[in-house]
Amino acid sequence: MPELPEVETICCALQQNIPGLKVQDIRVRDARLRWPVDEIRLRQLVLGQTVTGVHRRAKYLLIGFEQESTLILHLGMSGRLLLLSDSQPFHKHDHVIFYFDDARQLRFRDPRRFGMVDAIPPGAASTHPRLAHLGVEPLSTGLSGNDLFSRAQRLQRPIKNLLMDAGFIVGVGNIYANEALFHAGIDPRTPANEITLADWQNLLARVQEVLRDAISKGGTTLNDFVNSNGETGYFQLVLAVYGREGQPCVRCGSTVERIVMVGRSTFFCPACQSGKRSG
DNA sequence: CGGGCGGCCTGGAGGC
DNA sequence: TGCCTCCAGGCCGCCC
Repeated sequence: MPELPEVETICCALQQNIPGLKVQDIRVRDARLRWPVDEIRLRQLVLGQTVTGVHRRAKYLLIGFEQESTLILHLGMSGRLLLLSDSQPFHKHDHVIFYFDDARQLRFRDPRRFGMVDAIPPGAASTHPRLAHLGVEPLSTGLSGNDLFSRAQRLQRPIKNLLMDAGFIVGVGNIYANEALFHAGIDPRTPANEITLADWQNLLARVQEVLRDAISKGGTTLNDFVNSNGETGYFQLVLAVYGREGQPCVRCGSTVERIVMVGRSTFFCPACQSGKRSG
């Protein structure tokens, strides 16, 4: 399940590999992704264009072209991007293929089809429906705990739900929300507007820490091709609470608990994350 | 408008 | 062993 660290790793790998390549052909083998793939638009905006750069926004990959059009991709939860030679046989779930002018191709493979692929006309990236309402990047240098503290003042929802809200802050998936809250010693159920400034500063630092740690580990799994797998990166990650229901807390030995919040598994140590809850 | 929730989708795990 | 159910997950759109 590609989260922000995996997408960042893929972004870096693509940036090192595909600028300067021209898209010679596009093939859509299955258009049924999260949104139907608009092959006509892909061809209109991307065909014959040369890649100039690759960027990441939230968990979206943005591939820029010479004429200022942009290819936007999301890997959903099972998506992979593969940079392969043209001779490689198709996999059952290879849905969209971009053929480059060097006999290689970028393949979008996504068994569960939660991902998306679209093309954006020049100048329209900021208004694209997938990008227009995104919150702040957790790793942006200008971001401070004070910013988040201020924005949370009127929000009563549990802090964990807010952390996972892409309109508030992007790229913090379920695993990293759980881990960051544990390391910050904050109960995931704490109303967001009850988090102190000091706790926000600590929490942001812990979010950045778990993301950076995962990025550094993901980077080591990159091999000969653009490997969006990320799975091996996950195995290297030491998860303190996620998936550890019933096991002893790595910090205090108390039993890790699991609850469900907004339909998502939530793991925490009731002793280390006691916080200041009134409930 | 804040915010919870259903649904999309398929492979893997667990139960019988 | 096979079948059946359940679960995971990001994110949009619906609804209160």
